[in-house]
Amino acid sequence: MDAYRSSHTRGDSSDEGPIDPIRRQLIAARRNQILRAAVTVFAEKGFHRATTKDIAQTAGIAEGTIYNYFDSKGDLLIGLMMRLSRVESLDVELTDALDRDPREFLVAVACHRMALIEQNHDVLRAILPEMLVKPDLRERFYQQFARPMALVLERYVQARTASGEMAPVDVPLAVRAVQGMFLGLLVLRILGDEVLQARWDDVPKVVGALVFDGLSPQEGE
Amino acid sequence: MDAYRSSHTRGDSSDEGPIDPIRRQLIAARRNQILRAAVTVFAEKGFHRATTKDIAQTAGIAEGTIYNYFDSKGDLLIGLMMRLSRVESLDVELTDALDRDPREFLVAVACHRMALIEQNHDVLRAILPEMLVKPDLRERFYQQFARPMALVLERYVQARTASGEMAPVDVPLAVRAVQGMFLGLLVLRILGDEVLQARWDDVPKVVGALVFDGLSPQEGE
Amino acid sequence: MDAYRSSHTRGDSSDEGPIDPIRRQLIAARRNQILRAAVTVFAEKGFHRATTKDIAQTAGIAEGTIYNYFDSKGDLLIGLMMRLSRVESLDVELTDALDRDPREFLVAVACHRMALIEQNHDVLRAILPEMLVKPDLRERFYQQFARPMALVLERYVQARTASGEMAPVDVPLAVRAVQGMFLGLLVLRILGDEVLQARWDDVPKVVGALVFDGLSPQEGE
Amino acid sequence: MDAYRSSHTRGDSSDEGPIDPIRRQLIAARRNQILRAAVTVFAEKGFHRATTKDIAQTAGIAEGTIYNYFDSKGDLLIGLMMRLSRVESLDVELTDALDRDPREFLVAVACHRMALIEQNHDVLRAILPEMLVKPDLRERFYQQFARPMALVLERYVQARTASGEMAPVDVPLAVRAVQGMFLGLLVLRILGDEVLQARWDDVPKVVGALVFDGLSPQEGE
DNA sequence: CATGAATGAGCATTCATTCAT
DNA sequence: AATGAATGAATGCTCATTCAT
Repeated sequence: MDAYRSSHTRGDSSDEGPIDPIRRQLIAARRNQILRAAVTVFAEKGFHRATTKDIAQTAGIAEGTIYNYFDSKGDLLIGLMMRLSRVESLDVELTDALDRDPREFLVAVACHRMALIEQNHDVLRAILPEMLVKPDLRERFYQQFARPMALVLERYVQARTASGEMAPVDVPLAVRAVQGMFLGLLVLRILGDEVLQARWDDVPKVVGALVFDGLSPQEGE
Repeated sequence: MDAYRSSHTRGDSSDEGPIDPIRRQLIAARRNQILRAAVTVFAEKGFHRATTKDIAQTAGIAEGTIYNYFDSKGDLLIGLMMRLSRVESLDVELTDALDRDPREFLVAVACHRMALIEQNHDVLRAILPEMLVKPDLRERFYQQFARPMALVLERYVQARTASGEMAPVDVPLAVRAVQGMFLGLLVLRILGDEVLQARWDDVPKVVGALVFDGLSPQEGE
Repeated sequence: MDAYRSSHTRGDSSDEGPIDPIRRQLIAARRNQILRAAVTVFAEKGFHRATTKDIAQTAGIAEGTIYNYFDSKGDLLIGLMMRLSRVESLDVELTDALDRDPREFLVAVACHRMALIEQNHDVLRAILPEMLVKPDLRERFYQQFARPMALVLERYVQARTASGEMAPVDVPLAVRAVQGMFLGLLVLRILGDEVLQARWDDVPKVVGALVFDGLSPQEGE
Repeated sequence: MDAYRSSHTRGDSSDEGPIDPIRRQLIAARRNQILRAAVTVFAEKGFHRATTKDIAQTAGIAEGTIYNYFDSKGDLLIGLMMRLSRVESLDVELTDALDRDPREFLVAVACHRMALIEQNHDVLRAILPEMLVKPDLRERFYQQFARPMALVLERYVQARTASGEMAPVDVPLAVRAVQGMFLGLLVLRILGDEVLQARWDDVPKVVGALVFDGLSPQEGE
């Protein structure tokens, strides 16, 4: 049924009260099962070389079942992005960092991003290539991830720049550069950079130092 | 037939001597014609949605002709990467910068990368998504572009760090971060970031400042 | 389970006697509910484009329930034909007309057919296309509708021809022609003829006049 | 290439002069080959149960080749209708009959229709069921066949009615009835009526007599 | 008896590749 | 060396049917 696909709570006439939530759980579970399989297959073969049969087999279900929960193969990508954005809403952690001093803030942000990338590496690896090619995914990603993050950073930097706690830089471009750094590190890692693979956890500290202090020789050091 | 693809001088039955170079030129011209068309179509539709018919039409030739110059559709990507690496060998410009002082060096590098990206935007856009998915392309790209650049940067930073002209950072990771920044800026631009699209030429200066001075408030400023 | 479909009184283990007729009524009601839905959907989308899900939704029941009352989707068509033949048995009205004079008889027959078509337009529209394609349906329809009607007409015309009340025509072919006229008018209407749609009720009179008097100019007129 | 599908004569720059008409012939031949196969398979199994693989095998070509000449399976039906309408344009024969006296005209028309049906029985059998179900085909058929024929008949009857050579009937409905008769006879034949199958050639005479003289007993007879 | 999720055979369509001309 | 028609394997998606609850 199409009921699967919508998450609407039906306020209709039916007398079955507590059944709905259970069903909803089952539906959510199946969707996750399918998405998990999709991530695995996409990450391994890429979106196009992955077949729905692959995904079904990986998920341990029949091919048709996928279409009980998603409208199309492409919708799996969207489903993955939505799951990602749910995780992403942990931005709360970020907001906490807003009060810290700039260097700590940068490290916190870097930590947060690196961890996020680490945890969702396969998903990102599955999504990113298609995103670069499909305008709708691109838009969705940009609105859902890139822009919000950009806004947070811009506001922060703007404020600290004004108060003299940060150097007076071209805020929009500097923010893009920092964002790009995160994105680029992800890409480099996907490309197989062994250093990054081995020392991913050390990245935030280095990035923090680099972005805050720069490469210029410091007086005190 | 397959003689086209190899650049070996054929020592075969034909007695004609000076024809070879001309033929080679013709072959190179056709290959370029095809690759140009491929870039256009790939950039617009992505590798998979692009059909060989699309490419042939764009190139103004017959579909079969493509296969006289390339073994497969996938080989077009490799051809594109090889053309790119020929351009990339302009690294000479980079070597010139090696003697400059760190800040100028960084700006020079950034300028160089940004210009390279700018000029080859369509090619990169065509190649990148597939690279993230196909191990062989990945490897090729990494060996051909990422690693050499990393090495240059590493050597430079290592040297300047030792001489005290640069802060003592974790060289490998810092270099990855900087490289990632370039790569990430490319990706952000592909994703449609309007600020980057509008002000791409301003990027090197900002990146140079950011990477060299950092965001910390400077004394003199 | 399959007991539904047969009307046999089950001599099975249950001891309840008078439940059977009630159950039979319930079964008949459900079957009708389903068939009504089937007519609606078939008429709108045609047999093949109609899905069992469509039918179930229209009937307000679950998809599986259909299969408690019918063996297959195709059986719905047969069910529809059987319901139609029950209606058709109103031929009694026709038999009444047998005594009338030829012209009145023809008008009566035409009225009867037109009314029947009018009432069962959707059903016919649902059945006819499949009938033209499936031999078994074809046979069933022919035996159940076409042939009986042909026989009635043939007998009547034969008799009147013999008694001189009708012109001496090639009875079998003439009867087919008249039958064909009814069938063809139905088809034309299904094809969307607006004149027929608007003036369906006027058809019998015209058909009666046409078939009895022909298009030749009459003396008295 | 899509060039197959359009019949446009290209007035373009290419220097190949006499190649085009040859190619056009080849294309037409292939299209006919495919349509012939389609008729066979559709007539046997009906449109939906017929697979493109069936058609390809019957035509002795590969499945993909069909799609070099037709956009979709459904387009085969349209192709069939267009071929039919080309045959239909033999209406010239009909126009000749316009001058004859009414009875002869009717017989001529009937002859013409019956012959047309006879010759294109399989095609009609293939097309008709789908037509009853698909609005676009319906429309196309109505505009291309039913309406023109209706107009011819209406004009003729109108004129003869006015001049007193025909009885004053309800022209539009009478014409529909006659048209319906032809259509209905086709349907009855498809439904397997043996009398019609055996004596199809006798139909025009009987129809002519029936429609012109009617079933009323004639004076002179 | 009703339900509706799961199933998987079946099919139209695409497209990289080949090869006769 | 170019052509482009033919190919047919490959694949996403549909939907009638089943069956455990």
